[in-house]
Amino acid sequence: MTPESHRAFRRKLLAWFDRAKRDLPWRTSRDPYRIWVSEVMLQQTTVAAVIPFYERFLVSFPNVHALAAADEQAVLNLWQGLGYYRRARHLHAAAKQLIHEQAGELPNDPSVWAALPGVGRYILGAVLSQAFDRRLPIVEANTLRVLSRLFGSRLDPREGAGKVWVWEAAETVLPHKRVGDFNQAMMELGALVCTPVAPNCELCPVRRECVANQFGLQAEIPPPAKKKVLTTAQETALLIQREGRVLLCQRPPTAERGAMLWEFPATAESVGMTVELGPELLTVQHGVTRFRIVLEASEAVWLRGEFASDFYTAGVWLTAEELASYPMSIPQGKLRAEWSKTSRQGRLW
DNA sequence: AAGACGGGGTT
DNA sequence: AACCCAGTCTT
Repeated sequence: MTPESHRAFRRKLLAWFDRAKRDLPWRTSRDPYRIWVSEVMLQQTTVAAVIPFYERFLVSFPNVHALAAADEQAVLNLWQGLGYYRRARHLHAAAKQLIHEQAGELPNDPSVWAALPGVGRYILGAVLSQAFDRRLPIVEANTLRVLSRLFGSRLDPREGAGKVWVWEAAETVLPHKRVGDFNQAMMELGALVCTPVAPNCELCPVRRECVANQFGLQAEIPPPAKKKVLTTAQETALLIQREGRVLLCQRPPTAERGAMLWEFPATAESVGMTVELGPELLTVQHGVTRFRIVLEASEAVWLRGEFASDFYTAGVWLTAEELASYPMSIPQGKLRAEWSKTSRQGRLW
């Protein structure tokens, strides 16, 4: 593209944005806090899904001080149903960090934002360009598609050299004024016109500048994402009820994953488990899986499973109140005995 | 570079 | 079931 066509592109796109943009709750303010919260919620999450959560969240936590002062559990409760709960933990931790290190200010300073948990290059650019009109690029699901088609790039913008290219391209097209609006306009175009399948090129304000449109390559650019290799993980979960409590299984806890719990509202016997309860040892057999549960304390019991593969599981006893307050929504009556995220294949007990 | 995030919604 | 979504972090 020539410098002239770059200018035409920016002008036409911004004019279209002024005309066609949706009224969204986070477009009513330049408050960096409100923009930040929206960007975190919008990660891998559709606009329609976010809106009610966003409005509720800001009523409870209207500013970074309110968020930092809240219990993590209160934050997670408001996040329940939105998914990717790590985002909420990071957001909360980052708010506390800003109180500590920046006296609660959300500055026009990329290095401060880059140091916050849960803030990557996208959120940094999105917040600073919208709140302060700072000249920083963004790349996300919409813009990588718009840019690839605009320049007719055959690279896969999601990885390797294509990823480098698309960030470069995002920087190249950036105007010097109205940077925040421009970044929003790129995403809005991707969401409303330059869609993944069957884009509305006849309605596109920048079709004259678009290489893909010129050559009719909209359907082939960007190339489809690499198919994920299917791997089947063998997992076995377990629940045992005793004295009004429920034993929930979890995968091996890691620093990142923490303790995610499963509920299983049935007795072991009802699902074909053999249970032997001794004074210090509980043995459970189900299929090829055998748990040996060491009873270490009356309030908490850890278990170790013996598997064909080399991972284990562990569990804790929870009260009904603790269970109810846990922020993860779990389908009642469903538990995956064998489960694979990538293949989404599982067998339900 | 690859995978988790035990997400959620649409087609 | 496949595909998509205003990504980030860990390994």
